[in-house]
Amino acid sequence: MYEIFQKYLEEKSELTPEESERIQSFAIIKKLRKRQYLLQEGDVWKYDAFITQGCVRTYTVDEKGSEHVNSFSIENWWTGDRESLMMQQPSRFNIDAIEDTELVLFTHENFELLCREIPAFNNMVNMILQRSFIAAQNRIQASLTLTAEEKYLNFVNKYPGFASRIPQTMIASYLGMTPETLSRIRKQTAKK
Amino acid sequence: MYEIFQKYLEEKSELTPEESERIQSFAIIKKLRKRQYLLQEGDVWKYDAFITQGCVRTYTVDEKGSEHVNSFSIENWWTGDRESLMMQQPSRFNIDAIEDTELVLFTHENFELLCREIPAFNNMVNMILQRSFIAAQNRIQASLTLTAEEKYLNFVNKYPGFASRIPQTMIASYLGMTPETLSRIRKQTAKK
DNA sequence: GTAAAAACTTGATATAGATCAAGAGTTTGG
DNA sequence: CCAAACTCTTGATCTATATCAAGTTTTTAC
Repeated sequence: MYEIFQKYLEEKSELTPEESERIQSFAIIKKLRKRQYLLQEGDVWKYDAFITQGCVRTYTVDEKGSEHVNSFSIENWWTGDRESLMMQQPSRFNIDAIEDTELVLFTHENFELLCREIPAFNNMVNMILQRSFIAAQNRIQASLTLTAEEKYLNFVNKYPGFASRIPQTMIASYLGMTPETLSRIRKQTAKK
Repeated sequence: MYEIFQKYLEEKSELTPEESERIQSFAIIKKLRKRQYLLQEGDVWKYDAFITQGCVRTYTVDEKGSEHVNSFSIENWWTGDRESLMMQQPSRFNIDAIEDTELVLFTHENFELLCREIPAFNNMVNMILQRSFIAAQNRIQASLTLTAEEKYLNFVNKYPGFASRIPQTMIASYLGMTPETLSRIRKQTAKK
């Protein structure tokens, strides 16, 4: 499944064949079965991780034991806990697979080496980070301004396809509402 | 007031005197009176902006005319609308001064030139972006998991000093609650 | 210095969404 | 293929926070 990542690289950056090979030489392929953890709360995250197939969720668990989904990541996206990675501190998050999933991992040292060695790779990484930041800003804005129903419609509209492969309970959590509320919203909007 | 920015650069990166001068040669000093706009909804944002003194807020206005504060930025922080800048599209945000404010601006072309010319500058910029992204993630997490009271305490704790210089109405909006609710929370927590 | 405009507080009431509970479907793993 | 474990739905009730309204305090601008 490395080809998926290869294709992504070709689309997002201009690399010489040597650079491509150099990148591949550091790649670690990892497979996760459904429900398997990629990261557990308390562990320090040490990778840059790209999903070539499948879907994972990043979430916290509060004192009452309820889960709060922070994000979903599917094929052609990155995942991980940047804060834990950068600060070298234990993560507050769990990441596990919603479906059987395949990833390409780089240890952060290797990843940084690649960034230093290959300017085109570094630029790509920065571009992705910018987009992630913009997406996070938009999510904050949505959470401040939208009603529960609007949040759901916005989500479906922004990420078509997610709604069908991710359990409603998790989507509700991601949107900051209970599963019951989401169920009722879906019933209502179906009518229209 | 350029010295403030100069000092920031020295702290956050290692630049040769020539590089420092090169950066300064592109800097535009801008002053804003309280209430003055830095960016208005519908305009395309074209700068990278660093605040050397004062405080601005970034917010949207919904159909009903209510304002929703997306962020505050004070001295030694950056401000602007990254989405508008990157996509070259009209901004959904307004940015205006809460206090008399002084900024250092770079047109984005010059800023990108500096990033290409000066690797240490580029690295600094990426580092800042990473931190911004992490902060945004944490804010999302807080909005999903905390009660109104916890959100306020978290805010005060994370940004001590903000609470005293920013009107409560705006803080309430930033935290996603009404001014009345914030007023009651403050009354309660004062008791304890 | 003073009038007008903002900002904040407090009380009464309304409401979106949460919680609790129980039944119906659906998926999973041996 | 079947039992156990999830997942989703629906109804009844509750609650945190919003809304509306009016008074008080603080800030602003001439």
